[in-house]
Amino acid sequence: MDNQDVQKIADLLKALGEFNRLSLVYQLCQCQQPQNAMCLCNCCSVDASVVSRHLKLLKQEGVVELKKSGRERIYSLNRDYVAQSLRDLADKIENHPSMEK
Amino acid sequence: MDNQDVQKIADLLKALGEFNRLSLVYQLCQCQQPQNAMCLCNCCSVDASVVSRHLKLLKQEGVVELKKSGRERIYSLNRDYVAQSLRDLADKIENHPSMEK
DNA sequence: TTTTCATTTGCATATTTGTGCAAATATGTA
DNA sequence: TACATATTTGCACAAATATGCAAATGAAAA
Repeated sequence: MDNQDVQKIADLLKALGEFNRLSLVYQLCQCQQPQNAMCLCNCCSVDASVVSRHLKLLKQEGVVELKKSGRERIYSLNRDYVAQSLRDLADKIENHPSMEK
Repeated sequence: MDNQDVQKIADLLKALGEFNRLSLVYQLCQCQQPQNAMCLCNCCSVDASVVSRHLKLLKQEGVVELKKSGRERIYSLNRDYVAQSLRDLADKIENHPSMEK
């Protein structure tokens, strides 16, 4: 476990660890269909430019993916990646060192 | 899922989402015995006062617990709480809404 | 009591971060 | 082409954050 690994997980957690960004994630979570950015705006009461920036950061961290469609950006949640990352961390934290191989 | 719940999880993730704090958590993670703050200082190259503040925040968020022993503070990781919180979030993110009851 | 060790707190500071607004860009529609 | 819609970017700014140092606190040891 070197520093870069720690930094990567810290960055992911930081991306998720802000109220409006986490709200966006939950919003996407509840949608069966990917959503465009304007639709996502509804879940947090901030300017569209702010939503745009939050989504950009979430994309950088691999939390969401986007597909361009006309003038819209359609976002979807990388469910597997995020869930797996969180579970890996949970495993690491829960497992007592004496239990490791 | 109301705003307070979202905020609470965001706060936990934010507490974990900083390099030095996450390093402290990993350090505690590897220890079979609870550790005092000075010992934890070794894992990140910052002033003891900085470690003290990080540990205070981690305690506020329920990540660690402390026991006073003489002039030392002995910290231990709340493994179950943190792991469970992360898994709950992972479940929420992974489960597609159509799969919910 | 005086000294030593572990930890916290006050202060100053540099950096990062979240935000809104207005302008720019990109693309679709009339 | 002219206009409308969706999104991003530049700029400014306030608030939050991480940090180090020095002083304060608390408690054991000499």
